[in-house]
Amino acid sequence: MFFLSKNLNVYILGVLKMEYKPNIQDVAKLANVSIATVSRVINNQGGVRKETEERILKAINELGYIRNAAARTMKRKETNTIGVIVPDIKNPFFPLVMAGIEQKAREKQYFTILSSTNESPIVEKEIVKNFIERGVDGVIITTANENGDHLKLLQEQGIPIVAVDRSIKSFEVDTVLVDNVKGAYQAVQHLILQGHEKIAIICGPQTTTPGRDRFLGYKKALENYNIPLDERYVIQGDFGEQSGYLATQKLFALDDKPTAIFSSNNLMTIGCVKALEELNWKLGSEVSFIGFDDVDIATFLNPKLSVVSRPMYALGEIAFQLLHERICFKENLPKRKYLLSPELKIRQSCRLVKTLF
Amino acid sequence: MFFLSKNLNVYILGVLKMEYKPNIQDVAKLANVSIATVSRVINNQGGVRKETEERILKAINELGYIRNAAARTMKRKETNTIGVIVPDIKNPFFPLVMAGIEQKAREKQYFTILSSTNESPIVEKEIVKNFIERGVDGVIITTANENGDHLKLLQEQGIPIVAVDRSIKSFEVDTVLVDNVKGAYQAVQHLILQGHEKIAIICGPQTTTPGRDRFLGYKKALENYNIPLDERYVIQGDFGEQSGYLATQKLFALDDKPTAIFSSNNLMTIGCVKALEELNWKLGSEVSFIGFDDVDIATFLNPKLSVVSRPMYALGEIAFQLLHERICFKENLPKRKYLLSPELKIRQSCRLVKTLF
DNA sequence: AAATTTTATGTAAACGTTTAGATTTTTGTT
DNA sequence: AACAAAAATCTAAACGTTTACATAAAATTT
Repeated sequence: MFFLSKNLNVYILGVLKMEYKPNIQDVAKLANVSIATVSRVINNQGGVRKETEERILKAINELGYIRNAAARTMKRKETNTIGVIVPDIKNPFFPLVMAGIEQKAREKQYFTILSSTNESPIVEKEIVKNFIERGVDGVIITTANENGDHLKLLQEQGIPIVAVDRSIKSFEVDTVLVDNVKGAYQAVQHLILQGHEKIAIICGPQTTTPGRDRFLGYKKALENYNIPLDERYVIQGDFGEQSGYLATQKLFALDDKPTAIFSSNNLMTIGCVKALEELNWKLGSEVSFIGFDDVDIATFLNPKLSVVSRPMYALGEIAFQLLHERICFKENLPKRKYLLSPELKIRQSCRLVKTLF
Repeated sequence: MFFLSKNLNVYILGVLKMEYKPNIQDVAKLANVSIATVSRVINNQGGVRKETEERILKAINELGYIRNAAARTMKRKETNTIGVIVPDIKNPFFPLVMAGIEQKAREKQYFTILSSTNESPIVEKEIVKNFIERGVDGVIITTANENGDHLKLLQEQGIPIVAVDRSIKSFEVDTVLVDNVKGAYQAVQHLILQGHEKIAIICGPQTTTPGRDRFLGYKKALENYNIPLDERYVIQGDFGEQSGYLATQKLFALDDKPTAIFSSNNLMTIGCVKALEELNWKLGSEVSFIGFDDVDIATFLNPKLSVVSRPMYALGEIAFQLLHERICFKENLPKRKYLLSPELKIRQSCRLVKTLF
């Protein structure tokens, strides 16, 4: 006769080489202590005699015990996990932000769940709900819908939020943005100072902060230098490569072509440059160019692209910093808005306009 | 006198606007049923009268109840989450693979945790342990250490693994790779057929499958066409941009310069091209080039870069597919090895070698 | 209308931790 | 050696689900 008692599980399975997940009980039994003491050792809470600790550690090793996060979370009500929501993981901007977040998170022993919404507010809502179910301690988000009503759920649950790159309208959150207005202003100003007056902009969606603000910076620069805004030179894009491509074609088709183009983001810049090449619209000489976001291709083109460059890594680092403080201090902290300055990188794609002199 | 009984929590907090997380109990009480029935509704298990269900749904809405994944996991022993481990999120290869994984995962209602190891096996081990603690249902990994001993933990716990892009030595796992040997072979063959004989390779780390296999393909092609391998033309790199840059400088310093270069990955290609430009070593005319991985800059250079292109998205999709099957059927499935064919994209960076005729 | 089957709901025991508070052991003091 | 104080350890009760199994209610058959 052969009884398989629970206590024997470990040994029997050990022999049979099947998988069995040992728990804190098994460890306690093997080390001849109570589970409370094991728990203390696992969590480094001290107050355990050295030799007892060693015995426990040995048992843990012997059994290959790994603690169960779900059970722990249940008691502790914290997961040491943060959720990150981005609209498009394929946009090279986000992996860099992510790298900054992860780096800082790891330092503080936090883990990171990443999900991408494909710019869909519906997907975003699902993700948010799932993050709540899982009990993330906080969320860093570049939202697909700045209105932000769908994020109120998080707020109701008391889960801290940090908005990155796009702000959130319907309630106050810690935010870390790039000064889009300033960046765009500087870029367009640069073109103006080179003598350009027919300056086109390929806009991002006007439903997003970056899209709007970059357009704003463009308008401000024109205004400041008394150049009237010409509607024909304002083309709407959607931050995707294709839209940059099409926008450029439209501009080229104009009778009175612009002498300079400002593109509002990285992917549209790529589309734009592709179009320029195909149209044989000579970059630098026939048309000057400056883009928001430093892109890989920028320094490989001839002439090299002048760009407004954003501090992606820093953006991520700061975002985590803010989130972590918020997790620790909850509401006893005013809401903070960071505005990082972008950097104008002047290369060779903006030439002096040929004048009549 | 004022007693704050647990049952009152919801109502009182409702008035005071503090956060309180309602649980299944609260829902049950409000809907006047037992928690078992609520559970049944939450999980769509059927066997609940319609009007009861409606009452429960209403209660759920009213309270803003969201179920607790930790508690659920504890009973169910599954998380519907998979972990993805990549060596370097900043390498544009991985976000694309990730996009493929995520897409398929979402379809099957799985969520994805992403972590990046920075090519550190130590970090990787930590991540693995953390994933186990959290009870991921499976892991997709491009490991920083192909030896794979540190992954045995996963195996011991019965957690399915799929290796992507780099295989794992110490035990059998489902694997989805790109045919690196073939890709490299085709690339080098292309150079040879253009008349090149002095063909250099910028190698990846020989500790990784892709590094080794691409070197192998290179050697095989030379051998097949009876071109002796010249050690001076074999430069070791580490898959990073800087190493591509340095390698190119070394090649240029040679008395007997190669007439063609094969670069083993995307980032080294970028470094290489940068160096070529600085050294004024004319791409196409003075030195032909072909690289593993299609890079953004490829089509913007003049001449455009010929490359071996990998199906990143498909890689991710298949990886999830394999993992999902494994999660469902565990060991009742043979281990599978996928080998996707890369595609040779011939553009303009490989010119016919000038002959004496 | 009673008996039987089917359907709906409820009860209670896990799951694997953490953590007050109780208890035991050790150490130090007299 | 007896006692008090300090340190180490233990007991037991959560945490919020899921799920066998028990029970009650409704539908069906006789």
